[in-house]
Amino acid sequence: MTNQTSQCSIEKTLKQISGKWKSVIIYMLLKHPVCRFSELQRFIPDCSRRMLALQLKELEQDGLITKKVYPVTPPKTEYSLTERGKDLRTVVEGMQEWGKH
Amino acid sequence: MTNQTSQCSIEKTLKQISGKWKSVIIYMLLKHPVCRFSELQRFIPDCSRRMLALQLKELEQDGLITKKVYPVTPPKTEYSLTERGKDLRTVVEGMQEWGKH
DNA sequence: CTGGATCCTCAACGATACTG
DNA sequence: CAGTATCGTTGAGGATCCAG
Repeated sequence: MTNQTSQCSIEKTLKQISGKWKSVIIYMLLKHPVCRFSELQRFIPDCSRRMLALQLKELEQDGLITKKVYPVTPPKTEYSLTERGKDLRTVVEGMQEWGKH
Repeated sequence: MTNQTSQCSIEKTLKQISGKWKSVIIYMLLKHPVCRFSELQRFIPDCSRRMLALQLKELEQDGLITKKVYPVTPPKTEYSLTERGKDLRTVVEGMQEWGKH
């Protein structure tokens, strides 16, 4: 009766951060706790506007980031990490360090 | 002249571990340092044989794992992490912890 | 400025069968 | 036992245009 069942939660984590830009977005929000959409665009120039919006929406739906919309013209939004999102610091910074080689 | 260029190595890390089962394989090899192909199959039952072989091959090509083949019949192989692979411990275990919620 | 809607492509992945 | 070969599907992501 050993609990040899894979006992692996990695798959769930992967589902939430495996988007092409999600972990980068989280990383940027760790370094810059409050970001406008256009700021994130500048921080991640290789990510298209469409993809940025898409990944931000998914991250928000998964409860990793919060979106604050100011009802002004032109529109202004601010993104920041939830606590749950901040908890990914270890993972995301680990990826950054490892990638530096 | 602030080094505002994204300075982000995460994308490279992502390229190497973003396969559907790669991080799980690494996790299993952290817990079981030497594994045969069939052992990994048992540890990760949701991963098909084809995918397992594929991801193992890519991990090997990227220098994250080592494959040892015994020239016997029937064939016997053993997989283990390289140092580079072991360096992912922080990331992979972080994913596991975070996923546990 | 911050998105959404549409269309399209390609590579990741699954299912199945075969092999030394 | 430890893979490879082949075929088919799907959905993530790119390009472009539209909108409040």
